[in-house]
Amino acid sequence: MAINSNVSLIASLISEPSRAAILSVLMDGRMHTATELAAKARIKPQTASFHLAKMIEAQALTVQQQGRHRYYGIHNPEVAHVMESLLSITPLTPIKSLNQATEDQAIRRARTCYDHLAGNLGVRLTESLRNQLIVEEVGKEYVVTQKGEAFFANLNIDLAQVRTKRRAFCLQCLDWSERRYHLAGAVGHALLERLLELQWIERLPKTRAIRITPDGLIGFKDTFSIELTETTT
Amino acid sequence: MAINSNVSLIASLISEPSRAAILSVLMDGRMHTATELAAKARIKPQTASFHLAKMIEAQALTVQQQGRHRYYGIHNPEVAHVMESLLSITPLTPIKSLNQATEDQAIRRARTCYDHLAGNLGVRLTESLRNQLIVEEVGKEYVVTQKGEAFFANLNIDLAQVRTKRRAFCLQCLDWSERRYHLAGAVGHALLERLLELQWIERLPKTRAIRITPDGLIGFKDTFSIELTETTT
DNA sequence: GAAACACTTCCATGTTCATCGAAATATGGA
DNA sequence: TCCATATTTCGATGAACATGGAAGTGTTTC
Repeated sequence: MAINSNVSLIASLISEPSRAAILSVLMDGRMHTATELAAKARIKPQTASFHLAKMIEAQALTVQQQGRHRYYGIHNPEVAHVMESLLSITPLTPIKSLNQATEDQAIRRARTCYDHLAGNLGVRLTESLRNQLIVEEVGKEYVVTQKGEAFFANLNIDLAQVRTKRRAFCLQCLDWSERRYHLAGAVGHALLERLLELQWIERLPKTRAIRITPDGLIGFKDTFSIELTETTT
Repeated sequence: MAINSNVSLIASLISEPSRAAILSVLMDGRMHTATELAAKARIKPQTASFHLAKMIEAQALTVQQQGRHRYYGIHNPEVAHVMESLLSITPLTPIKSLNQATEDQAIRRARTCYDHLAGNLGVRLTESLRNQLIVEEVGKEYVVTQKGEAFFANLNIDLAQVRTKRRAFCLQCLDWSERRYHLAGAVGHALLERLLELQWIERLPKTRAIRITPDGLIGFKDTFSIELTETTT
């Protein structure tokens, strides 16, 4: 069956640890240069170039050239979705170094899962939304309640506009680090963007971990009834 | 990052054409013997044994022994979901033989997508449900309308019971052969089971293609307003 | 225009892995 | 008990692929 050989071709893109590392970095939803990706994947630039070309050819990534720099990004949400699917069934392994433990901890605490919030923060936000009856769980989806419509309006998130997007509206996404669900889909994306606007969270330069700001600590406590502690970094 | 090496490990299970072929066969939702899977994947039994052992160890498959036969099946819906994700972004390739063309055609016409109906039949059923306002499209999900509640009740599908299942309720699944959406999730599963009960469709012995029965032709016309033609097989 | 930087291409090397023939083991039927 | 079938194990083989050193190309800075 011709279909199988193509499925294996796509899967083979991710099966190589170096390419998986590159894709993982790009799951922060941003564009990165070839040199950055080489460093993050701990391979030489020529090896990175080889892998990047392969993923460009397979249309898993896109590239934009600006002067001497080539910026690489994930081609479309479908590719990110495949990565998320794989991450959701991937077993965890023990940590091997202190530095790695620190980064892993930051990643577990709060991170982007391509275009929505994940990690302990993502999971606790989702639980708060459920506990306050802002969303209700139906199977593996969430339905926004009447109270939720008001809640998001107060947060300045226009749900009517969110509903027009051609994507899952309000899903559960299995958080591989917490082994519980966080909120994904169009609502998850809108929430992430709004929290960045409010500057309750901020992106960090070299990682897809997310930092919670002092304003965020207050905002999450007041709005979501979540007590968080700031990291000592 | 330790996570990446595990993502690549999982992806490597599917990256091998033989294992992809085995998984594809098992996407019919049934259990198959090692000898059957070897034949379908066009490899020797010892090669199949090697691959099956690998996928058992990785908990992608399960095995049940009955006498001299070993029956293999997909371990859980999460694994099937990963396969579906990969299939949804896999480009199609040209057909290489007439026999393959015939089977491909049957697969395109109607098949199981692990636990729901896919192919041209799946897509047309979904379109009919939308056109008759039985379901409404919200992003990449479907919401069952008031009229839909009655429709499914008439078809003897208990939606209240379906809603209790711990899975996506009513999703779009991108049909790789039609390049349009068919209905998946718990409702998709319930619909497949009901159509089998009604004997409007039936499973075929050696393929995940689905056959439409003469009763089915009448039922789909009366209930879904779909004109289908029976294949000459 | 030269130097530095970002990135790619070429080539050799080493590693990994899928494959099957042959043989062995386990189970069922006559 | 013997034979057939299903499946697994062992070992050898060949192919595929990731890697980095060296060199080359394109762009930016001085």
